[in-house]
Amino acid sequence: MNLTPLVQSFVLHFGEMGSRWGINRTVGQIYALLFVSARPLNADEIAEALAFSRSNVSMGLKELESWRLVRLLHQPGDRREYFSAPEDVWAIFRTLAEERRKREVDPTLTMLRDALLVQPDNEPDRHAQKRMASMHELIELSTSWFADVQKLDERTLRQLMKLGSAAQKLLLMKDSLKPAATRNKKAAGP
Amino acid sequence: MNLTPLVQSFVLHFGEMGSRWGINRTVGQIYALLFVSARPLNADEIAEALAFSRSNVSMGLKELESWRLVRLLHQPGDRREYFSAPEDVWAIFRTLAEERRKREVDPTLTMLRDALLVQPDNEPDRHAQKRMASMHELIELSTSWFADVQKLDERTLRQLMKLGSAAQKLLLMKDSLKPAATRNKKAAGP
DNA sequence: TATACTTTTCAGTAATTCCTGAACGTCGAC
DNA sequence: GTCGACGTTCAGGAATTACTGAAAAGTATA
Repeated sequence: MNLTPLVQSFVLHFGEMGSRWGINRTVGQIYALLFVSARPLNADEIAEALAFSRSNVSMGLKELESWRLVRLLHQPGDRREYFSAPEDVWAIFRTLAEERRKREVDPTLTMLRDALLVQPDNEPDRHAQKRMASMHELIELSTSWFADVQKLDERTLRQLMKLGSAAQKLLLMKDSLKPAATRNKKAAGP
Repeated sequence: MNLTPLVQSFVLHFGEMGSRWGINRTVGQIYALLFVSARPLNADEIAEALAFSRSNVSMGLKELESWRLVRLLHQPGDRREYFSAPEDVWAIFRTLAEERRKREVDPTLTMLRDALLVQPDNEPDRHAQKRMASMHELIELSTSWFADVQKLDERTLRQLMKLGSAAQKLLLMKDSLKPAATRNKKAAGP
C-alpha cells in the first residue's frame, strides 16, 4: 500500500505530535493512518504503509488498544485481525479525555489527598499544603465538571460550545435574578 | 536546602508526570519545587535541593520561562536571579492551556486546513479529507469555546463549573422555548 | 494432531534524549 | 580597566526509549 501525499503529511504530523506527548512516533502514525483509512487495516498493511517492522506495529496496536482508540475486528474468511479507528470524533475525544484522566489526573489527586492528610510540623510544609490544596481544588472541580459535560450528547455539546461565553451571561442572569428563581426552575424542568 | 518528605513526594510525582508529557523529569521537578516554595528560589538553591547540576537547572528554568510558568525576579542587594511560580492556580491553568494551544493545536489546525484545500483526485484522499474535516471542526469548535470560557474571571468560572451539567438544562430550556419549527428542523438536520 | 498462518515476546542494537562539567560570556563593584 | 559572582552554552558520555529480527506462542482448519 502506498500513501498519497495528503495522507502522508497527515500521518507524519501525527507522528510528530505524538512524540510531543508521551506517545511515541510509531503509535501516532499508526493511529493517524487508521483514522483516515476508508476501511479497516491489518497489521501487515500498516507495517508496509508506514515502513515499520511487523513487531513494532504489533506493539503500537497494543498500546492503542490500551487507550481504547482502536477497534479490533475480523473480515469474513480472513483469519487476520483488522483494526479501525472509531468514526465519531466526539466519542474519540471523550475516550482520550477519560483515559488521560485515569492515567494522569487520578494518580495526582490521590497523591495530593495523601499529602493533605499529613499534619504539617513546620512552616514550609504548612505553606506547601496550602498550595497543594489549591491545586487539588482546581483539579477536582475541573475534572468533575468535565465528566459532567462529557455526558452530553454531541448535539447538545455542540450547542453549548457555540454558545461560548454567552453561557456566562445565563449564569450571571441567574445570579442577579434571585427572585426569578421560580421561573428558571419551572422552565428548566424535564 | 533539604526537602521535607511531604515536598519530596510532591516533587517526585511531578517529575514522573512530566515525563509522561513531553516535559522531562528535571523540568517537572523544578516546577513542582517552585510551586510549593514559600519564597522565590535561585538556581543554586534549586540545584542543591534537587541534586541536579547547575547547568541542568539553568536549562530547565529556561524551558519553564518559555512556557511562561515561572516568574523571574530580583531581591534587593542580591545579584542572583530568583524564580517563583505564580500564585493563582487558575491563572496557571490558563497559561498552560494557552501555551499548549500555541504549540500543539495551532500547528495541527494549519496542517488540516492546508490538507483540506487540496483537490482530491482519488477515493482514499476523498475519504481522508472527510475525516480530516470532522477533526478540524471538532478542534476549531472546542478551542474557540475554550478561549472564550477562559476569559471569564475565577469566580464566574467556578460558578460555571459547579453548575456542571445543569448548564445543559439551561441550554435545553433556551431551545425548547423557541418556536417548534426551529427545534424540529434542528433536530432533524445533519 | 499436525499444519500453516498469524500474533506476541524478547534480547539485543540503534536512536534519541538527558545530564554534566568545563569553558565561555556578562555584568556590576571596585 | 580587573576581579569575582553569576548565567549560558555545548561537546560528549550516560541513561532511556524505540525498534528490529528471530523465535515462541497461539489458533483455526483439515
